[in-house]
Amino acid sequence: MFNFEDYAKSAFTVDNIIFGFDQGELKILLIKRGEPPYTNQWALPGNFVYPNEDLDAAAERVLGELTGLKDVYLEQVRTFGEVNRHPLGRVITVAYYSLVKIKGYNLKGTSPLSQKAKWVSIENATNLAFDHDQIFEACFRRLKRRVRTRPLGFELLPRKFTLTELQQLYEAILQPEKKIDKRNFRKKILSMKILVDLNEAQEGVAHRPAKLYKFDKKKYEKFVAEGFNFEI
Amino acid sequence: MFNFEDYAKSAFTVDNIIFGFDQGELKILLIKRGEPPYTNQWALPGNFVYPNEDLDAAAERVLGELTGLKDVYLEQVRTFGEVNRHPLGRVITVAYYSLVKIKGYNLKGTSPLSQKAKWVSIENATNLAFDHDQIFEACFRRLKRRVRTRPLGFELLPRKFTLTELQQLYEAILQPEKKIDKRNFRKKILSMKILVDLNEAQEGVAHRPAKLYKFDKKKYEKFVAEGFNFEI
DNA sequence: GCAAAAGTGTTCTCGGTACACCCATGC
DNA sequence: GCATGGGTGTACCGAGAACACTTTTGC
Repeated sequence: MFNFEDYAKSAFTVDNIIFGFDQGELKILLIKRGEPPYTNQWALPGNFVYPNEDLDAAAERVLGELTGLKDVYLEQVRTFGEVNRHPLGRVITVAYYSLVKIKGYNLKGTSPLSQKAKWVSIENATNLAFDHDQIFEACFRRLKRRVRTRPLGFELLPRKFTLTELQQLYEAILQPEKKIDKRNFRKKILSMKILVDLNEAQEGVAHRPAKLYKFDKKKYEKFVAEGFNFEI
Repeated sequence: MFNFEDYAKSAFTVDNIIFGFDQGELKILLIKRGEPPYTNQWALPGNFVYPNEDLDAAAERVLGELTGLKDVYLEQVRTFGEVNRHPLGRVITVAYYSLVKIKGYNLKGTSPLSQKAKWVSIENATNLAFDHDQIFEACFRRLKRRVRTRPLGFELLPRKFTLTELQQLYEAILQPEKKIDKRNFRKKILSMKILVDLNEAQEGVAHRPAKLYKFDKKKYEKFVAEGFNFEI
């Protein structure tokens, strides 16, 4: 006879890779582990899923406890469940990634973990605890693909941004196909008509100030409904 | 203090959507449930993941028990873990899909479940048990996307096939953008140089017999290594 | 000889890519 | 006035899309 308890011997968790863009670099938020296993190694932020909690909600909670942010872009990527991936027992983890705007927010987490968190540029995000290298790879690959067909880039930029910032963001994500032609990039992105020229300019820069734009989500959604496809 | 057992109260399963192509139609293998909940409703093939079993292995086992097949294309899609998706308790399920060649094989499963399995054309695969409609949707969407950038179609066809069969397969998957131009399709697929003309022809058809081709996987992999991108 | 599907080329359009110089500001 | 990044237009090429008739077989 089938007995539910016989199969309920596994734990499951979510890991949430939190991407941010700062100083022209793509970064993720890592946590320095304070206890075994993998003490003192960097790890992805994650947590167990509570018994009455949906998976997405758990990922949002991890993000919230760490940064104080909510309502950010969140996407499930893939589930990692190799038998021996966790030394303490059978632990299946569902991997997510989030996109947050670093600038203009003081990230403050509520959990003690947030003390041990640090933004690390993606080139340096190696040698992570558990199978987190693999998880990071999978999520970053997904982001690279997704960002070309969905207007996700704006989730990583401040509300007002310049076209050069936007281009640098794409270059940071799509590396090493790093070299995007400035004129072609602008022609393409402006031809989509999903950016609004704010008629404002950068201030305090030692060169010709750039114009500021914002992303017009309403317009984007209207175009999509009409069959438009974002594509970079 | 952290106690592993406190969190190990959930069960997890895999569901595996098995796609096949037959009579010009895309079909999936469904199981008629013989017990509650959802008695007599159609459901996706699935099973609990054994404590010492990797997720992929569990999905392969589900496939094997049902069809006797192994070494087929298998891809993880997404994990469904809503708190109340299963009436018996908290059950998280990892969704997979497989692509199998129906023709030329007598599918014979080892499990008693295989008696209750049936190939159902995807248009009729609705009103499934649990949240399986949703799971099917997600997997079918993934297949639609994937099939345009990876040579997966061949996994669903017999080893030798005609160009018309290949085109019909794409039309079945990519519906409702159903109308593909014959000349353009052939020009494109042949220009990739990944098909081998077998110098054989169909037999016993009441019209001009079509030439038979096979997919050259070696060549495809060589081209990919050189930077080639499959794209339909 | 008729029904049924196989096979085959050309033209047009549009989007992608390559490419170099002047402009506005801070110091 | 000089250093720094901002901003702009054109020409070429190749891929995708549209489109109709002849060929080969079974009956």
